[in-house]
Amino acid sequence: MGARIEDVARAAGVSTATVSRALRGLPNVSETTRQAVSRVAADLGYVPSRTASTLASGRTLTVALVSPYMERWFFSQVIAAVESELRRSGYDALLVGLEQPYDPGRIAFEPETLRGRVDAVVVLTVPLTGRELDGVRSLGLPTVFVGASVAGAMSVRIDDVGVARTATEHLISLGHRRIGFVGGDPQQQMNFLTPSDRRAGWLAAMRAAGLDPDPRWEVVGDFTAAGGLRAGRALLALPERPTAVFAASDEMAFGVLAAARDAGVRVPEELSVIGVDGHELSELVGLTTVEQPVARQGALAAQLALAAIGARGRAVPSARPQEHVVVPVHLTERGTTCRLAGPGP
Amino acid sequence: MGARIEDVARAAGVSTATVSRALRGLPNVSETTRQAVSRVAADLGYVPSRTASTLASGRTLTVALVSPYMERWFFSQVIAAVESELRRSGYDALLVGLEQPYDPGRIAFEPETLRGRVDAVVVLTVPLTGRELDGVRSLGLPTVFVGASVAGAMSVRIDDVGVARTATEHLISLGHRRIGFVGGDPQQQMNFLTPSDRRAGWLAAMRAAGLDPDPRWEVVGDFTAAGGLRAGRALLALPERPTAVFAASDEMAFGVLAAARDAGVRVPEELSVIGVDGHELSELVGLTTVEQPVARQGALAAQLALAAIGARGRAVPSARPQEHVVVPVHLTERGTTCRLAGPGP
DNA sequence: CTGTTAGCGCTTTCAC
DNA sequence: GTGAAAGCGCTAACAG
Repeated sequence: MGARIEDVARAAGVSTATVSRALRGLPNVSETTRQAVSRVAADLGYVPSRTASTLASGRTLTVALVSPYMERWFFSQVIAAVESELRRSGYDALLVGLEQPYDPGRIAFEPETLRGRVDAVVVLTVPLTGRELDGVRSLGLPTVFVGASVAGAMSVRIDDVGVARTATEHLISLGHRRIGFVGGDPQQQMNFLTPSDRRAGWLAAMRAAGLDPDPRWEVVGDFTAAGGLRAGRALLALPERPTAVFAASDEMAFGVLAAARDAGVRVPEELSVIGVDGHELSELVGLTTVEQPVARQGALAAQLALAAIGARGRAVPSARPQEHVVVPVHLTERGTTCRLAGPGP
Repeated sequence: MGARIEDVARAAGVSTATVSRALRGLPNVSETTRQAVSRVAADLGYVPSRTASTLASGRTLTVALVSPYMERWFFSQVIAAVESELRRSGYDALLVGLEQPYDPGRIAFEPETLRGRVDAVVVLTVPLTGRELDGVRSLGLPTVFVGASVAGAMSVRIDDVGVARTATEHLISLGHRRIGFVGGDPQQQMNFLTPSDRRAGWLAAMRAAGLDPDPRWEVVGDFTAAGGLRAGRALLALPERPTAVFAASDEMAFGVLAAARDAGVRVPEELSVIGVDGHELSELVGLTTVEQPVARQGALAAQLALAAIGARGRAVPSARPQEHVVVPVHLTERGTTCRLAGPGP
């Protein structure tokens, strides 16, 4: 340990340049030399200094992973998948959280600090200000967004409007007319379109079915279970309450289910509930949900980032691949939705 | 953007050395000079290259965050807390996952690759082999374990034996005698003592109450909800089934609850269930549990790491602080446990 | 195929 | 208080 490239060179009787080439598997090194060098390096326990290598080559073998939350289900799943995929290729993940609690007025993220430290950036659905987005762009690094698509960068996501429409149409097809919506806070959106897209899908499906939702059927759930609980209570307290609820995330749906249980409202007989995500616990709870391939989105994002790095090496920020991948979702019917009981035969 | 220290020096009419000192707030710089340099640097949008700075100084302003899982509740919570605390101090988190799927026979983690890249290491309860542990130690960096205590390093954790005893004693105090245990896989433990400690606590409490648990009351739940479901089914299928279950994590407890629901066994009337963690959804589900301060453990770990870095600067690996913090837990009674119905008055 | 020579951008003695 | 110069450990032309 602590051996430097020069020690290896000396011990192997070659120059440091040759050691460098041999160890990195570059061409123009005789097989004999390569083996000799490898042996010596192993004996000495030589591990190249990534810092020095980065400084000299401009390559960092590191990808920034920017996430507004890491303790929420969706984000933790994606982070795990991205990290794992990066590691398989010898890349590291530099975890960058946003200043919390989130305050739209403040700068939560300084893209400049990433310059020279990473080869690419993966951004998880995050409410960045325009200024922050510009900052990311100005780094000139391959950038891939997960859960949102942004001009000038790659992206991996689901069709949020479609997801919401699918969920809502499912409820409509079961005969429901009064369908509540539990979503995010419209105030806090910025470039984070998921909440508004899912709301739009709900509204579109309702309108397409000739239904005009009562404004009171729309409640903020904050994308947390606790928020879903509050939202569910509000919905159930309505004079003429909805017979079904579309929650824009499974975690919020859990909250709605809890609210129903607390209020003595039977699910699905008196209230159908559908979520979005495919949360690990959905199956346990028997929640009907529109599942999205979360881990796969993370892996894809990492692959896009790596491909873009590979394609440009240290090259100038120029024509970068701008793929926009939309992965398919899947409606999984379970026990929390059922046909609306008619007024009796 | 892209400005280098030399550009700043030239524009400010001073040497690069002075710029370096001024910007880092070192002494021996006149206030006038400092302000002038700061202004010029700001104008030029100068951001020091952390890579170059690291190479020259040996300081990385980065802490490795090693975690076997990141998609599981406990781990994601701790990761979020550690990252947040590090960021507050201007440090970054380098996320290091273990090779998955975990295979005790293989090397899942190469500590050597961290050398020179981080100033400290935070390791989340992870089943490292002795070889890997030695590797971490040989880095000579401040190291803090979360969820386990290891000789020669700092640690933050709860008293796992005590937690299990508390949970089990609660059930015993409610009159239960046949108390099942859902825990981890004894095969896969290595240095990951949490599972065996919790088992030990259960056993100790049982024995202390003069109870001798049937071996069949002990089932592997793998620390996942799905595993808990399987375990719950196994327990409920027993000819003379337990009247209560202690699950070594809330996620496993959720699985047990699902198994009970599926089997038509009423909770808590026919089966009491208690977990460990204080999972976000526990409250929703009404799960009785022994809560641990997860985020606080992460924050503490980060603080210990930062303190150790500050105390040594670039110094030699020598007498490092070796604090071992054990944080308190709290039994929260909710709806899944109740007094064992007597044989009738 | 291999060695030589410059740096990468900063920090840090050591003089002044 | 400030500057000059010597690296940190490696990679990348460019010669041979």
